[in-house]
Amino acid sequence: MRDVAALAGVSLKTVSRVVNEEPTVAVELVARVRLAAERLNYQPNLTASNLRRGDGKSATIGLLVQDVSNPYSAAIYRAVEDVAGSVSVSVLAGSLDEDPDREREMTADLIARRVDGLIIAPAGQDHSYLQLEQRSGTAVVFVDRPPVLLAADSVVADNHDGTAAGVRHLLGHGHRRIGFLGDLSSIRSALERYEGYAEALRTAGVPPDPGLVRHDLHSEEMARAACLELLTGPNPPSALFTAQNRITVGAIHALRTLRRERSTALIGFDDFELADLLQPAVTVVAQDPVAMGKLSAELLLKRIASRGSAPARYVIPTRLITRGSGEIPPRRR
Amino acid sequence: MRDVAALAGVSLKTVSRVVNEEPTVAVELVARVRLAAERLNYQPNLTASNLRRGDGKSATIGLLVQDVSNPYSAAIYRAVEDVAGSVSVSVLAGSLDEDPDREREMTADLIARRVDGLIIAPAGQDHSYLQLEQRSGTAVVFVDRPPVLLAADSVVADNHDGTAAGVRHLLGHGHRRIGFLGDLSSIRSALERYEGYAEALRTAGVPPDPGLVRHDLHSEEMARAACLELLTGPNPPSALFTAQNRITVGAIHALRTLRRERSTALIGFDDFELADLLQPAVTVVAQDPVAMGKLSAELLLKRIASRGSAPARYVIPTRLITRGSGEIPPRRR
DNA sequence: CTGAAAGCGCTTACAG
DNA sequence: CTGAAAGCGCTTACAG
Repeated sequence: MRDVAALAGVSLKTVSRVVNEEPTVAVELVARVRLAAERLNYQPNLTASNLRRGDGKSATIGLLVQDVSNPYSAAIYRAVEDVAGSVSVSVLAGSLDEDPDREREMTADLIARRVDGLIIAPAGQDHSYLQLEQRSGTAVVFVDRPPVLLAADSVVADNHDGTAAGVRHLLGHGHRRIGFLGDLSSIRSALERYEGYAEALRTAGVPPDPGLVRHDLHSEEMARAACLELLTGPNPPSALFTAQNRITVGAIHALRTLRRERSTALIGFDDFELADLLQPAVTVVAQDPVAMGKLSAELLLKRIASRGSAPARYVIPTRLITRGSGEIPPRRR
Repeated sequence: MRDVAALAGVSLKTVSRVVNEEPTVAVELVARVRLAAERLNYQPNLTASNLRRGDGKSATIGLLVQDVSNPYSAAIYRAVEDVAGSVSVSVLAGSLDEDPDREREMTADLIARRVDGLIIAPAGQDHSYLQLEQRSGTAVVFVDRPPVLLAADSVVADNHDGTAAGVRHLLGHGHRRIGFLGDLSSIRSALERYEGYAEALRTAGVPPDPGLVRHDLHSEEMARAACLELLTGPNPPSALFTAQNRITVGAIHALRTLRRERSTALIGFDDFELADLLQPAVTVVAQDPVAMGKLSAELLLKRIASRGSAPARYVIPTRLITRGSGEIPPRRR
């Protein structure tokens, strides 16, 4: 900038004005500055400008998801990017892989880079460490999972009711022995889904059977193995509720191995690509990650613009999409 | 930092030393500074530090892909994140949606944010605008598609040979009428795939039939429609080569509609999730987006550390994964 | 409408 | 081992 000023024969401040398109510069000077900037291939340094600017805003937000390459995280990401991009805010993203330590490290790094706000799909169980950041003016919104030991906006799916609706659907088709395959029970949403399952059974007067429940399945392979074991045991379920994307895929593999995909009902939480092309097509309880990402970003931007209002919790409804696998009736005995 | 220095009763510079963990500070002072920093909830400002630092590095790189929510882009992204993260470099990413204007805008924004380097899966056809940036020290690596009118490192898949291998596989199973469904012919890799197809036919002495070729299919729906039209026309192909992910899925929909999925052979470029669970399972020419992302990031970091060497082009081999759909023989006539 | 001085939060280059 | 001064590239707050 200094060089541009020198070449154009004006002051630093005038160059600054031209770069920021302030209207109070004589057209002749604007032209001279533009030319000089062009000649020197001048590139404004946003980082220096943010440093001096009063509001201290960086026009950057941080996004921490479980894994940017997982379709669910990626859908949230894209929605966040679109909302942020519409007001020229950039997104610095990172993958947590369910690691609370990474959550803390990446948060610290983003804070050091002076992001204006943070959208977090948390891995950890204690977010009190963010309290100080909030106080010093960093906006924080939680997505997918609520904050623990911290007051902050959150956008979550209706895990409980969505699962209950799915299980009721199976009950409605005559199933009484419904298996549940769940994710890590340390994950809040996994727990809520289990509770939705348990409540649907209770409401229908079906006695719970712990033998039909498997928790802590955090990979497709683990889900496949658990499902295989469950189905080949004594008194197997006639229907399955799989509480997450990859668990559903693992269960399908197990069902195919046993050639039971057409005789065992299946409903999965989370929609996934090609669910409609499988045979039978897979009935799912679909979340709306795009809506969740969009709302999170909107909330964050609002809070960055003007903090103040009390944190709110938004629960995004799920949708049961019937495609076939969830409508398989139980076998007569 | 000033406040910390005041509270600890030391100079600014000493605080700086402690924050940067320089070893030449008396333990007693270190303790005092640490305590003061804690009390004031001091957060170092990386952005200010980078401004002053000699090398001017921001420890941030930019990544421009077609769409962060597309599995192919997302796989590249995750690989880049992992490589960058291992040396504490953050990633600022954006989606281009095949829009050359967005490519230029987002590039300008990333430059203004002073990223140390840029990994681009380009949408545009002219990258000469990056020449000045390169000269002023921004490292640039192209991934998925090579640069046009610019010399820069690139990491691309072996589109030509991969496609040729897929088509040869179909020829080897006795097919002579092989349809080709391709992406926008403005995309370099789409063209290379078409050329691979054409060459494989030529080498096998099969006369090309333009009636079997459809270009510019840029959505699943367009691919479905084109495939439907091709298969229901006179003298339809006995096998299809689909040159991209979504085209493959569109073609499968069309085949299902016509109930020809078990009688028409199909090979798709790009592997995709659940390809193995479809019936028939889908034979593909798989790219390795993780390897491509990893290599791009490594090249970029190397170039950031020390520019100099001439730009190189890396061609990542593809792999034919046979699963069933590509091994369907032609019908006897 | 234009500019000289001071300062954002930090580090460099010295001096002691 | 510690610190006072200057400066990174920019904007703020004044003055003219």
